[in-house]
Amino acid sequence: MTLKDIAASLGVSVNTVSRALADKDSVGEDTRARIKAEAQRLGYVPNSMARSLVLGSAMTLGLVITNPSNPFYSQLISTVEQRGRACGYSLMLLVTEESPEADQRAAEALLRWGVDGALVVPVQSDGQHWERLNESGVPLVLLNRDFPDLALDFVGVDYEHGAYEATRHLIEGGAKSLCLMEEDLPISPVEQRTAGFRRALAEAGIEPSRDPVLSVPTRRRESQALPWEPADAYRLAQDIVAGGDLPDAIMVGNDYFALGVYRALSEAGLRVGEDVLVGGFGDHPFAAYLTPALTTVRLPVAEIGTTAVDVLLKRIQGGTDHQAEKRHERCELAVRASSRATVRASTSEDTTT
Amino acid sequence: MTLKDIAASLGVSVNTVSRALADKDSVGEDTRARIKAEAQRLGYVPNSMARSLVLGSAMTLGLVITNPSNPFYSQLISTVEQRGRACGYSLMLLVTEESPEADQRAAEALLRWGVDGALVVPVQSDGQHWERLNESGVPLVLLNRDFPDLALDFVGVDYEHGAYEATRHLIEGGAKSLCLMEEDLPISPVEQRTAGFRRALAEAGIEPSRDPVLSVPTRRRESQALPWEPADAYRLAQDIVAGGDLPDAIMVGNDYFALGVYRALSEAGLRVGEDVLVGGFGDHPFAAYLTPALTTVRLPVAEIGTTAVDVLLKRIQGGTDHQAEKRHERCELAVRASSRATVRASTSEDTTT
DNA sequence: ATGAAAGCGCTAACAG
DNA sequence: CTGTTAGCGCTTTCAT
Repeated sequence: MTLKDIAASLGVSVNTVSRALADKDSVGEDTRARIKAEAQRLGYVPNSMARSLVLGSAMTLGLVITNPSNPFYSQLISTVEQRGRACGYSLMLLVTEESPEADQRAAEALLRWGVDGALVVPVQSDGQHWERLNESGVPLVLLNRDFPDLALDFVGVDYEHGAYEATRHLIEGGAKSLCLMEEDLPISPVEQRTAGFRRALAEAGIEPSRDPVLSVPTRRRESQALPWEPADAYRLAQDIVAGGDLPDAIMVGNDYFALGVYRALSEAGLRVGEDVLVGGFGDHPFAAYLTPALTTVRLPVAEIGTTAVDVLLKRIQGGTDHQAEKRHERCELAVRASSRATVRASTSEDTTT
Repeated sequence: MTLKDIAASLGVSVNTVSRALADKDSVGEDTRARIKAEAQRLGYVPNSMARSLVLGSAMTLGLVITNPSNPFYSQLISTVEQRGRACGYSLMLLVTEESPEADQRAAEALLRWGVDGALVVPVQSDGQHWERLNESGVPLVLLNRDFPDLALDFVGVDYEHGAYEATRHLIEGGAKSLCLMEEDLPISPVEQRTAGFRRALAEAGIEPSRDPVLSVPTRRRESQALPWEPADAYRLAQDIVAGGDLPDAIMVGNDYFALGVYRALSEAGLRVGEDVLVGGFGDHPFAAYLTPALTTVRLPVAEIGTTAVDVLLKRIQGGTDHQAEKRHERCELAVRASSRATVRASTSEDTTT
């Protein structure tokens, strides 16, 4: 079913049909009605591809994600898709699983498809292809992971501040020797959290003898990146426990690591929230339901998703005049039992996220 | 940069360029080399839209998901995207958030874009538009939720069997009065789990006086479906505890519900795995790390994703001749401490999922 | 081996 | 108000 078919069936010209269906003026009321009726009858569906070709816009956004299984990103996918569609845009999704090659291929694919713009969580080994894509005229917004040196829009979390606040909270709770467990990816969120953590330590005058920032090795399994494995954090935590000088507070870069830490500690007969305080990142759905409930930094995922889309759309419409803007959205600490030495059980308020 | 530009710059015809770049025969070796070099130099990128328009295929698959935040679906997104891209297909993602209207709009969008085929987790209120889309010539594979009456391919989990096995396991563990907590969506997985649960009860000669299948109300929050809220299960579990006749085993339709159940029970001074056995569904990353570790049914997500893509591609290539096939993949019970009255702590084997 | 011409389905400029 | 013409970028006949 094409415009041509309708036109033929009605004995009018193709573009009268086009205009009638597009509700343009300069079409007789009766003709329009007849055309619409016929279109309905024949089950006409406009061909987006042809339309895009001539219009020069596919009304499509690209979304490049490293790992959809990460709850932060899965929520982002949902938000972005909905916000985009609300503005008339379809979504083309690309998954990179932390592979630099996939990241590069993603940039090419976006260029080929002529998306109107793209939201990108980059594999942060190299950002040149993203810069090039942007220079090719495809507006880009980096999500969550920034290349500070590149003049690309960015929307993400203020991890530095989040880590700082959380660490300070632990210190105020009495912690004197703290450590931070982070995934071993060279990405800006890790850097920022590390910086925030160190700042809090420095401000409190805590000077650990050894580097308090520990790296949890990232593994890969058949085309899947596994950066957030409780098992890996579990092993590292076991080592810490076995190693002798136990910290009295452990920060982790994501809530999944906290699961491993919980287990290692409890197996060693240590009580989380009493012997050792624990703080996480992400406020994943299970965090409030652990025993003890996990203190964690809540990330403004929805804001980030919708803001990113809005920034991108402004870029698409407005052109490329104004400077790149880097937005770091504030996050909020959800205090629960794992960081309150004095409190035994969590209150039910904590569960209503 | 278009073929035309390259052609002009080299003084050859457009379609010589086209064939040279497509590595077709009937192009002189020297010409081809010159053309390729020039294409490289000018940074030529083929326009997928124009290509699709003339070829009649966009090399694109549609993926319709109700809720990306559901770990089962987020993993599915990842698998499908990768498998699809490995076969040369791009992915267009649509999110419905359990909204029947969005579900309908998704079908239209797919038709407009002329995707080569689609994988669909349908909002199961009505499947007619999917049937129509399929009849319009867009091959379709239903994911996870089936319309048994419609002649559409389906790939999903054998929930009936999974629930049956899990329930039997609980009964063998000594349970005499069991209940099942399910989300209140009218979808085939819930039906199947319920059926499996009931079959296990019946076989064991257990005849509860009241209906043992309990429904956890699904809520919505600003364009987001929340079918799996620990808080909701928590409340329901509280009611059960308060209600008097406590079951000695609780099955839940997903692991998130188990979180709520754990809390309600422990707040009532009941010990999971001793006073009350608990079994879940999904084997979410946190399941093995709860205290006690959660016995749960592991779903073959990766198999389902890749199988679904393969079935779809066969459909796309093979045509629409053979009958619809419905594949229910077997799942596997991960037995852990929450269902072992005799075991106190979980062994570390359980954690290496 | 190469070029010219036609067309995918649609929209935008012009005429009339 | 409507029809004609042209063209988006590419591929596929068909000539040469």
